[in-house]
Amino acid sequence: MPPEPTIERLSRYRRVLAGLAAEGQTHVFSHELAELAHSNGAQVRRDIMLIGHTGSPAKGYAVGDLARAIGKVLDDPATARAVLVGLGNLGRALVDYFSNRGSRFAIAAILDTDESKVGAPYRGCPTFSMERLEEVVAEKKLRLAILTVPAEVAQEAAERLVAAGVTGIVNFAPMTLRLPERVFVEQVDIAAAWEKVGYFARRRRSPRRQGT
Amino acid sequence: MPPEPTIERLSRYRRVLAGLAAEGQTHVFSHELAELAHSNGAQVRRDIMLIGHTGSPAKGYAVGDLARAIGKVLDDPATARAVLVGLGNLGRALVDYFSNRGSRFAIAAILDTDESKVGAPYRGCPTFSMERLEEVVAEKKLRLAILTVPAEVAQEAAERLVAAGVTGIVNFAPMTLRLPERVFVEQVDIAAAWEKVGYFARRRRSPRRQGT
DNA sequence: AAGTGTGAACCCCTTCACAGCA
DNA sequence: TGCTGTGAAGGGGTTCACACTT
Repeated sequence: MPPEPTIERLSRYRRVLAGLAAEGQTHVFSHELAELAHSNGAQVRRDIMLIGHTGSPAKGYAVGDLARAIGKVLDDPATARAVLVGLGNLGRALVDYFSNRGSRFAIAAILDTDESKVGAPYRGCPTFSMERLEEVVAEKKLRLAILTVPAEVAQEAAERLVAAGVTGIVNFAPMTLRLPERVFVEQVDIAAAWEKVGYFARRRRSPRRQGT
Repeated sequence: MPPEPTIERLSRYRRVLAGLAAEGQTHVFSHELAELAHSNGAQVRRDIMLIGHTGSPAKGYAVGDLARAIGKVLDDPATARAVLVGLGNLGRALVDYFSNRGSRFAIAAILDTDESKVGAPYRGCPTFSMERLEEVVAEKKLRLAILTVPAEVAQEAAERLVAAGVTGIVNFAPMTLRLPERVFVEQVDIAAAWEKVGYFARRRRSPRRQGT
């Protein structure tokens, strides 16, 4: 299984490839892709090797083929849909973000404690009371959750999600979740991102990978 | 200079420490802090050692002292203020996020191309036309920017920010920025986060650091 | 007895460098 | 000639393990 950094880069590569395809470009060399995705040639070749895809010395990598090969690794029907928990400002922004792009991503359900927010769909996504969390997650067979609730209630919400069958969480709450090892949590910590950028912007530190 | 992962963890530690302080706890042992911040004892001790702080075998680390020591490393007046570029849904959510908490973070200016959005302050933050980017950044001496514009215009906006004096960017646009090496860019890639969680949630992979 | 501080070992990701190939 | 595929080397962050301290 490819390491975590490789998975992140593959995601970036695919986005770049989509752009190239839109411009009608059919092939790329590793150093070109590297340039566009802020990586380097050796890394690109190694990543592509890890997913069992190959190119040719003459033409490089076929844009469409490579994108499909990445899709085979990253995409899966089970994780294309997620439940969004917490329809505050950030929650709404995320629903919009993923609705706007006829994309691979779908918010299959939205949960919120505020009864006045639920009932009518938001941006086409069905909304439900937080009380129905277990029921909704189970019936829709959801495995991924996006947490945009206040920090105080994040842990409880996460536990209920996991109990209901969720195995992956993207957590926007500024709170470290304590969950079983088998659950994969990606913490999107906006305040930490700010502090980190502030720190490294002060002292110019070179080795940078513009990562997530 | 501490490595990047350490800076991220210090940010998490401080948040945990704030919680402990609020509960009136005065000391923590490394393994306790590790538990709460999803790390491990050796890592915590190493991180704390790297910033030149020490504890005692008898009582562990003094909560307040450690928080202040972390603050000395992370905090700096120059990076406590940032300009937010792009007042869409996500931009608004971030302004709210940072305004709500009488926090260390301040949005000193908001820029947008939509003239109807600018002029009147939003959540107390002054708003300006995108045309005045250079002027605003220079006059307010801003060094950090938060980019929440569409991908198509992210590169241009970033270049103008850098030319105006910005040295650190938190980029929410799904787009790899190509900027001079001295500029520190933190990519917050929401789609990539989803794909990554989807991937690792499928196969239960163990070694996880719940990082950013 | 239990925890800190830290040299040293370890591990994993990255980068090098070059054989093989078009 | 120039690029891919990849073994091998390298580098940097993490973890071990233990002397030292209370």
